[in-house]
Amino acid sequence: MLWFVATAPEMEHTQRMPASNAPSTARERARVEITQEILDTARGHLAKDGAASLSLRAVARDLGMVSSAIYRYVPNRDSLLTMLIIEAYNSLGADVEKVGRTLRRDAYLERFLVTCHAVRGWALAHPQEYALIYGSPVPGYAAPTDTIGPASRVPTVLLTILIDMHRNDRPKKSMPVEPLVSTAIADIRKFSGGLLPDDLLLRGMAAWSGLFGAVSFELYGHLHNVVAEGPKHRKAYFDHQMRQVAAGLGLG
Amino acid sequence: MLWFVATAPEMEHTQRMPASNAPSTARERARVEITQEILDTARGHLAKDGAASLSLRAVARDLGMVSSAIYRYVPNRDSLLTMLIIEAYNSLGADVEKVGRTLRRDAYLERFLVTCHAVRGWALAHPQEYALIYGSPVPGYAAPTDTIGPASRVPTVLLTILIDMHRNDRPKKSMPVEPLVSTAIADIRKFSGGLLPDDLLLRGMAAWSGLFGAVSFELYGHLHNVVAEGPKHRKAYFDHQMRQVAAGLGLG
DNA sequence: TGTACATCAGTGAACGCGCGTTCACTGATGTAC
DNA sequence: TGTACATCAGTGAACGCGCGTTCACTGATGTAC
Repeated sequence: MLWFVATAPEMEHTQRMPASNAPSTARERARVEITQEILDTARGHLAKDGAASLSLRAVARDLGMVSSAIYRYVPNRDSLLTMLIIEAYNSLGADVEKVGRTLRRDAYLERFLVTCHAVRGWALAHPQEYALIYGSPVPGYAAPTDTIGPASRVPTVLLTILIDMHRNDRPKKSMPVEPLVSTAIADIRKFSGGLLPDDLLLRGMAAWSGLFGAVSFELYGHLHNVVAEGPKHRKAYFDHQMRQVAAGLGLG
Repeated sequence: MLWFVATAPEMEHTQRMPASNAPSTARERARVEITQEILDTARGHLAKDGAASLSLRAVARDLGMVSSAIYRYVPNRDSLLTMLIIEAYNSLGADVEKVGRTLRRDAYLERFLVTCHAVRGWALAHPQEYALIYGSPVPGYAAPTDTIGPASRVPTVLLTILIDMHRNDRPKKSMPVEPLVSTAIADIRKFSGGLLPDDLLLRGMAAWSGLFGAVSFELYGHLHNVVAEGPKHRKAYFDHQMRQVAAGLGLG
């Protein structure tokens, strides 16, 4: 999932094509525009009915095209899904990176909380896109490797906070890490540049899955009859939970 | 989600019908058997293709029935899904309750860890059933209230551990709880019998969503290129993470 | 600047598939006298 | 114990729907000379 750690702005251009090969002819301009319209329409359908029932025919219909015309722009249904997945990761990643930039670098707890709330906010605003990337996999669909980069934007932000924190404060408490666990996380240790001790890395990963666990639970209705439904209550609850998670990180 | 806290064995008979109204006539016996065969076949299809593509016709075909015959046993597709959901919650709940019974009541950490591993073990053995109950909701399907009881078996086990623990040990550390958060969790506080202070209750809920977050991440492929793939590594990693979560509960 | 050819967007028909659900029916099983 | 009637499991055809993908085609846009 996480291939490298870069400073957030460096990854920005993942989102849109660089300006170098801008469309010149009318045909090319139209192609870019219509491809975007297809994606926008597909995203709308996704938001209404979920990924499983996203259909090329329906998208074509909405755009006033005959169903086969879609195939001039998209090779097949799976690749449309892939495009939506990449867009979703990038949309979430961009939101998360943006809010982090408004804070002082050493405000670790705030940076963490703001990241959590950005993830939750994006998820509530785009529930089906969230489900597409963090829900149960679409049956019969295999994610290609193109999604890896966009998918690692949020983890990268979380890791960066930890690394910044570790650079300045030594960790207070630490938990022993078994050798088997240590070898299990070799990949992520390497991709985090070896800048974090295993214990802290593992805490970060717990925070990562705790964050998405909390968001998923809320989104998928597991807080029904458990936490009051109102947005204020839900937000306050989430905030408290993330502060707990932060405490587990040694923050706050 | 959680309606009442009961000792685990009391809920056992939720799983199968009591012996009182056993089927007498051959017709009734056949009906029970065939209904079960339908459920078993449907579960098999679910395991292969996921919930979204579960079809009544395919189930009928597998049983050598004509497609319309299914309707003698199941009113429609949604209710078949509901039955599968209830079965899944009960299957998971039974596993989790069983492993907890093998331990001393005051072995809180072990009870918690064994519960976590039972959830993970069940999820790995039944990934599609797990997705059915803890994954993104099936589009167009609305869960009826019959699922509430079975769904609360695992949370009940977790709460029971916390309550047992709290009865004997006073909590060491505690985190302040904002009034808004306190009112947000009124429902769950009531259903836990008011036996736990808010702070501990909230820690329990964090553990609950941390547990399912970790299992979902593993199951849905978010540990790809992050944690080594082998079952040993994955299990050791999970164990470590749950020990961290337990530490957040004041356990261990 | 104008013509000849190549490229490509969009059409419309078709293939082959699967689905949930309804309905009138046959024939076996169960029940009441 | 035997008969008449009611219940109910399973049949087979049908309705109406939607899907992904291919293919030969028309006509507009772009390019090379």
